[in-house]
Amino acid sequence: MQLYLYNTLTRSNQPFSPIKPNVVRMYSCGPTVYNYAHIGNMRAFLFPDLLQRVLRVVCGYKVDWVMNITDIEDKIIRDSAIGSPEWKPEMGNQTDNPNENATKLALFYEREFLNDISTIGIKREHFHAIPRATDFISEITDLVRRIIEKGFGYEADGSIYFNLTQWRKSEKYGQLFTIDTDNFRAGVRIDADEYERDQVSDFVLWKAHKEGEPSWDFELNGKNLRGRPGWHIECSAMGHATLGLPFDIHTGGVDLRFPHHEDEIAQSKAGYGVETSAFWCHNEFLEVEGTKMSKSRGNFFTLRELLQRGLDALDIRFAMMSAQYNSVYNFTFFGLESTAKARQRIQDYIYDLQDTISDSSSLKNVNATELRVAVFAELLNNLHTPKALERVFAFINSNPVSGLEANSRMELLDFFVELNAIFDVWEFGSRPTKHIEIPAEVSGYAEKRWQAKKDRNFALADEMRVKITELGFTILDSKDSYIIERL
RNA sequence: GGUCUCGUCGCCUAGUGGCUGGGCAGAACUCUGCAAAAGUUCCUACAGCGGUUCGAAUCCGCUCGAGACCUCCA
Repeated sequence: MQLYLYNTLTRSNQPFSPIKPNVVRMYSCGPTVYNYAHIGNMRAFLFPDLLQRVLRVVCGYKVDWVMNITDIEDKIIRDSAIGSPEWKPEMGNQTDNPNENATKLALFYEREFLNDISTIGIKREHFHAIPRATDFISEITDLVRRIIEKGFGYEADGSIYFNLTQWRKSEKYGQLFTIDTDNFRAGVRIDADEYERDQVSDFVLWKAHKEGEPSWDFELNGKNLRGRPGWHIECSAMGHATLGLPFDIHTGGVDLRFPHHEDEIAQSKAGYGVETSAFWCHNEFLEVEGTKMSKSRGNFFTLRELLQRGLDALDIRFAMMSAQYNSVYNFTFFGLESTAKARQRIQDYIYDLQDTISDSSSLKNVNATELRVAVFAELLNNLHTPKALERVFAFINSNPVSGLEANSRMELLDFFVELNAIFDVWEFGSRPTKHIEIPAEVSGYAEKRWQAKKDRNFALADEMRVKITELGFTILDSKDSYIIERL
């Protein structure tokens, strides 16, 4: 089945097919591990997760998915420096080796990050590789050397810069983003980097070593330019090393279009002589309660904070699918509640498909294939999850389980299993029974009520219900038994 | 300052110029002592103001509002 994807490179929906037959090579810009991941990050990784699942489940491709870990970067250096208030005892002891300190801090947050994404259903086994930048220093320096050899890199003050002016003489710069160089906001960029460089728009490939900061050797023309990689270069090197260029799909947040991805394209082409990726796909940001998520507004949430508030990780996963990946998603607590209920409704439908013994005399035959085709068609249309879910709900609404013939129920169940290979938020098997601690007082009232009910003493039964409610529990009756639930 | 995007029922999310989605919330009913669950039914919105058109949520203009990128950022 043909997948259409919005390609930022061409600014259009394009039919997707992999360069190598049947294998999709996909690279996702991963996190900089200097802090706990927030829900915006979650969306940025749920998007490629959804994409790789659709590629595998619906299109039938094998997917080699790579997501890098940026473990060397300004904020990591800052927070791992001696005396930093951000250092946690769990990271271990700081030493006088800045490389080691940076690694310890990065490794700590990397573990937390991998835990977090696994909590929201992004599975380790779906990755081809999760490379760390610092494990690819030799590939990075090799690329920098190549760029210099080709005449697109120059040294200034021990740092290496990319010569954009030279590059633009023969190549396009600004494929993902319309860059209005004449109107770069004046004044701001000058302060952004303290190093000397020829042009304001030139970007750094290799940063010269500063005292107390992590650094690696870099032999160039008999000199050792000790330093560390620039931000953009690592993705170029790791994409090349783990997938080979050009690969099929490159993902990232919209903010990365420029300069990060634009620079990545330029570096890879300059150094390796080939394009980076056939498709560039970008997820939109999310807002919280209608405004930008930021710490100062107090609407900045990490995944662990939301879980501490008692939210279910799978509800968060499902909620993110209620908006298309490339539109702004408004994260609200009320919205999360409503999507949680929506998820539960499909879950109940699935349980009913398994459990219900249809007793209606006029049982209906439904075409599960038709539903499958309709739902998958929406997913193939640039991962249109809201539309796909709409199809599911419309079907559920017009086909209550109790009216379905047994064979149809089986077919539907098969479809939901398949659908769940993509959404991964539902359970199969029999309805779980929740075991909760019931205070003796409550179960006592409950027994008393049940007896009263059998005696048709409804006044007493109601009295007991009130007492139970006051203690924070409720009674759900069925034909010949009852269950107690927490309110 | 420059370049863009968006503003849809109480809330969230789709929307191809005409036939007016889906979820949540809400309402009524059926069914059960009560309660819940389940089922049936209802709930016509497109920021504002102009314009184009036989007809606009959808096209154009302006205003207001939210946001993005240009600067670390998913």
